Amino acid sequence: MDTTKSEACVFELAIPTAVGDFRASYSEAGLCALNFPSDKRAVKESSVRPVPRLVRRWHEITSRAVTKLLSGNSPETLPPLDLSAGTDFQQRVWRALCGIRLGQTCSYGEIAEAIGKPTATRAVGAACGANPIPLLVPCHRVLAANHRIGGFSAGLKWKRLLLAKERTFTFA
DNA sequence: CATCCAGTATATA
DNA sequence: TATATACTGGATG
Repeated sequence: MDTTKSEACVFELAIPTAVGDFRASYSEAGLCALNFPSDKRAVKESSVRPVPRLVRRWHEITSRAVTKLLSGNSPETLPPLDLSAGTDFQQRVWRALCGIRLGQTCSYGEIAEAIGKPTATRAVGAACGANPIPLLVPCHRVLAANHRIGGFSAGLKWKRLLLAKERTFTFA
């Protein structure tokens, strides 16, 4: 990737929700990461630096979007997404993911076809796993071809929870 | 159901 | 360059 080690994510802010505090990271280009509550370390507010007004505005939009999604509604607006950390292939996958509307799902194979590489199904799975912004980039709406739930980096419980919220299908 | 293999992108050595 | 891994998918036993 980038050998020069970019200083992408400069601001980290919490998004309090009924299911815990999400952690959003912003670069100067927009939202560059979104983590689930139980994910690793606790939210560390980088309040050492003053948070620019623009970032706070993005955060407000992000918070609203997350809240909406958690209540089963599609957010009208999203903050600018900074996906520059990904490779071309990954960004293509993520962009395809953004096209999945709330309530519908597709398989990894279908995503692979959508980006013109029908046989790269496994690579698509890897790209989904590398998705820095779950929820907003709906990687949880991608199921395995055999109609099973597949996997999820941040924990299958989240995938199930999100799908349940979106009433995609009831999963025992 | 359990394994195995094909095929692709990425990380690490 | 070589090897292991990943949120797969299809075939086989």
